[in-house]
Amino acid sequence: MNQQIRVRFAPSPTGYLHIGGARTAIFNWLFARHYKGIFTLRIEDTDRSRSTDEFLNLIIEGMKWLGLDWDEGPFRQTDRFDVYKNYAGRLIKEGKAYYCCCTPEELERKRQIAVASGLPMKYDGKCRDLNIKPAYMSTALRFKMPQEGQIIVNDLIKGHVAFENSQLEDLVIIRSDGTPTYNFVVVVDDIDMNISHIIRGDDHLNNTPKQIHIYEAFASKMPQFAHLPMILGHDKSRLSKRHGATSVLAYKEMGYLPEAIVNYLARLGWSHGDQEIFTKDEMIEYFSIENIGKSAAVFNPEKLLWLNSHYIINSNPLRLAGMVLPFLIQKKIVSEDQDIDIKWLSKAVNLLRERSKTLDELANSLRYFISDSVEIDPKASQKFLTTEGIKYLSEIRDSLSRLQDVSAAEIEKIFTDLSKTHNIKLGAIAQPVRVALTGGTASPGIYEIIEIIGKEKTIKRLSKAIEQLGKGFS
RNA sequence: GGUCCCAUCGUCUAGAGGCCUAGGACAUAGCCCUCUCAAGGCUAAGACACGGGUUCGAAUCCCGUUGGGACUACCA
Repeated sequence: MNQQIRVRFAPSPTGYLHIGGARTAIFNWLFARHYKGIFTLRIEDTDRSRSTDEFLNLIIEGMKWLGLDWDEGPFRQTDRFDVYKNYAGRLIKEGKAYYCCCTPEELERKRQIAVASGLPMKYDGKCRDLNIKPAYMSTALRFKMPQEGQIIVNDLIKGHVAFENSQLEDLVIIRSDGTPTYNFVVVVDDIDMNISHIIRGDDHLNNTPKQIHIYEAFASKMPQFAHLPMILGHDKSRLSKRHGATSVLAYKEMGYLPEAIVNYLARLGWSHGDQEIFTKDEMIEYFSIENIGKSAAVFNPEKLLWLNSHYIINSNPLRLAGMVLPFLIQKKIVSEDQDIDIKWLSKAVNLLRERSKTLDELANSLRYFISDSVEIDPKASQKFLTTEGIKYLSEIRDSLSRLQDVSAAEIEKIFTDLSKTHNIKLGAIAQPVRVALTGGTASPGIYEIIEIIGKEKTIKRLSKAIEQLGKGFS
């Protein structure tokens, strides 16, 4: 047996968990679960000015909602500064890092000049051999990057990628305020946490040669790298807020199911033949880095919506009823203290399942099942609550009031009998009833609706519709 | 500007030199089913960026062009 698989997801709490981050997390999680390895969560919060606990909590909430459980962590880099100091000390002792006293203004000026003359914008190494001693202020610690030869990144997705060492600059590993920087802490943590595979966005591919040199400076075993292609917006630029919702939790609020998000994101860049729908277990079983594509993918909200409706259709109505409840409360269809029969609710949910693409939609459709009265759409009323329609309405009402067993089957009998006696299509009766009961022209089967709404409420609504015409409202 | 990555229907993708008159899915259109709306079923339209090689044979390999993207911080 080879060494244990250990991967990590390392978000920085400078924002909520977004779609791209979630996909990286999913791939890491899938990889760990597939190989029965360890998935660790690490919080990269070395940028203290931009990191907040609020974002951290939101990220954790998002992970939990998606069902991405981790085995170790969350570790916070701000808790590990002594570790980084230690590692940095080793580098200094071995002459692999040096202090730099260049000012930001000076560096910026040099960058300008480099751009103007078409040279790479890299640090010129001014302080490299000056042997500067650390001062209280304004000395940063830089890593001595090799300046000759090539470095090959052997990436599990991108293949062999070569970089010229001369393109790499002596990056700052400890800021002048004493805090360590990303490219350094990443390596230290991955060494310290014994990470075997680094699966991350390919926006980090250019950082990888620098990081490899740091690994080498510590004579550490090299992890395997796998750089995932980016997720793009519809205009093919990197997915961002201007393309719409990018926060995972925003999708929760819009009424998406976590399994739809996970399925969609997993399929974005990864595939298993022609299969589109995967259970979690299937994904874990089939997942393989080999089947991850190399090219960036455009995020397609429509396909996500389709997957969501698929999962809603195939969800247990009782579970859906529980999930839709917060939406009903938020819409004030149900009051917070209202005692609602979840079993009864699930019957209505059952009818609405295949007509709702989101829980939000589902909640809206539930309104006419739950509310006492229904608001009738004027257009629908005009079309179906005609003199003729009203006539059928009252006949249905009469038959219904005589009915003992208010079941869909019995109700159907009433409707079909009536259509036969008048020699008219079922729709001529069903549509007016539908309008009277639901307020609109589109709904689940009318017999089932009546069964769920119940005899009393149905008759009340039919009567109200009949009265409205009598008052000249049409 | 420099470095690096990428390139099959509108979108996600299958495709590891002959199985490809390029398959599936979303979206779109039509039909069927039908009490409406959905769901479901069937059908249609729709792609190998371009140019050179290599090969008996290329979507698949190589080179170039073009186009997109990422990185280029004392951010991560």
